Amino acid sequence: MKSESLMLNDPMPLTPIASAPQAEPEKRVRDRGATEKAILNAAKALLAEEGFQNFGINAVARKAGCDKQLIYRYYGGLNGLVDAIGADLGTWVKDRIPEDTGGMFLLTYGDLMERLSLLFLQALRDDPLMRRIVAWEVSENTEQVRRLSEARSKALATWLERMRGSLTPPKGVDAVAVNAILIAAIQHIVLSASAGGQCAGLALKASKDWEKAEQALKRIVRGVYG
Amino acid sequence: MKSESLMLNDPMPLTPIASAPQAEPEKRVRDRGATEKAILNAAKALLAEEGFQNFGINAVARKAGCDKQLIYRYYGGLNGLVDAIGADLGTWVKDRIPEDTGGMFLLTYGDLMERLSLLFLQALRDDPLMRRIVAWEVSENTEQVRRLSEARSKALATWLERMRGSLTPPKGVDAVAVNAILIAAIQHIVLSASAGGQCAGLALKASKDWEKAEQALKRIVRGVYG
DNA sequence: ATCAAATGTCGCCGAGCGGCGACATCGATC
DNA sequence: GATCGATGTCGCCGCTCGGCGACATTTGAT
Repeated sequence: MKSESLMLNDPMPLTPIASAPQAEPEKRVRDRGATEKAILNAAKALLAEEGFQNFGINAVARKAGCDKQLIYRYYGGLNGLVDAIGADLGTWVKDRIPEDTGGMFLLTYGDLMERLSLLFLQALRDDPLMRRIVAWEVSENTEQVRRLSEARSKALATWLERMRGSLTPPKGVDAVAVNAILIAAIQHIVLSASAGGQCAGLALKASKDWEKAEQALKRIVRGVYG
Repeated sequence: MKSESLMLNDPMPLTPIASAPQAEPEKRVRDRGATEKAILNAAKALLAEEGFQNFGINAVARKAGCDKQLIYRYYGGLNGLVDAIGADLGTWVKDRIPEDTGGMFLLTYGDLMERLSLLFLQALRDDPLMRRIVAWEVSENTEQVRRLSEARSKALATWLERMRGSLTPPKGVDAVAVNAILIAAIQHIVLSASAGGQCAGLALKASKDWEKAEQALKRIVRGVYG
């Protein structure tokens, strides 16, 4: 939730943060930085909650409690705002990297991929914004979604890279292709579950359903990577 | 009266080119049956070409070259029309079942699933309408999409059932869960390719890209089913 | 105190949407 | 020919959307 690295300005050095831990929600005095954050947060929350269908200038402004004109002024419209969301996705990597990763004794590439698969599954299940973005990616091909997609793809690649460490896939296996399919499977399973509570006849609601899915996923990973 | 308009256009709509809707020169005189068909075909074509985003009464009426009032009269609105599309999906099964299936010598469940996976992959790649519906399913959870989803799910299940024949999965493997994951992977791969030409860093444009993907998919299926 | 810039607000525009009532036209039947 | 139901057409309604011009208020430097 920390993203001072906006492309626009570094506003006024003194930030009258009011310092109250729980500031009164109503009166937001003229503070561009705060307004920008409010807009960005509103956009992310709106996208996460409602999906891309009803994602627009009016809705974001409503949710942020400000005039839509400010979105044009501060972000240059929806496109800029989407870019800001994309930039924010970089933090996803940091939040999802357990620091003790190195401590684990992942002996084989199979161990690694089994672990990563389950981690990614869980991460997606826990992250509605990311889910909505993935759904958006497979539903449209506009400039907006293309930028978001690129940011997400980069974040994912970085994450994989860092988690991989020095392990290398077994010879004779096209790891890029296989992993792409595994990632696709995980993404679609989670999306299907989120949308309809099932996927191809497999119920995905109760936690025992998910245990089944995880078991199957492990089997698949182990089958291909040993 | 079947499938002459099932697969129009290429599988990769880059930009919703506003090509002239080009009404067919055929002059429809007052013929309710023909009008109903025209509406249904327009709806399917529109959904296949433009996706669910711009799918609405006005757009369908425009494409069908008739007044939207007729959609209300004949189908009871968009919901009824969507139901009609769903009912039409039943034909999907018939079109996708090679009659010589029984003649094939599929020795093992692994043989079967490898074959089915590739067949399903190809079928989805060739069927823009089905792709759009899958994308819709993971993006919304409205009554409309729920009905469509059910029809598609049933069609898919029927297809799998018929193709399976008498083969049974190996013991100790949760075939339902594993197959759900395989189907999820295929669907997501195809959707990603259609939308962005790649998936998780794996390019999916040229046919050699797809050969890679198919190879990896086969490996995965063989890994889990032997 | 003054004033210009930064910040926030209001309301309009043209367009498209779903929905529907009212009307026009045709064709079969009497 | 007159009638009446089936079929097709027209235009309106209320709403939301994205976009933006014009205005109001506050702040900070002079």
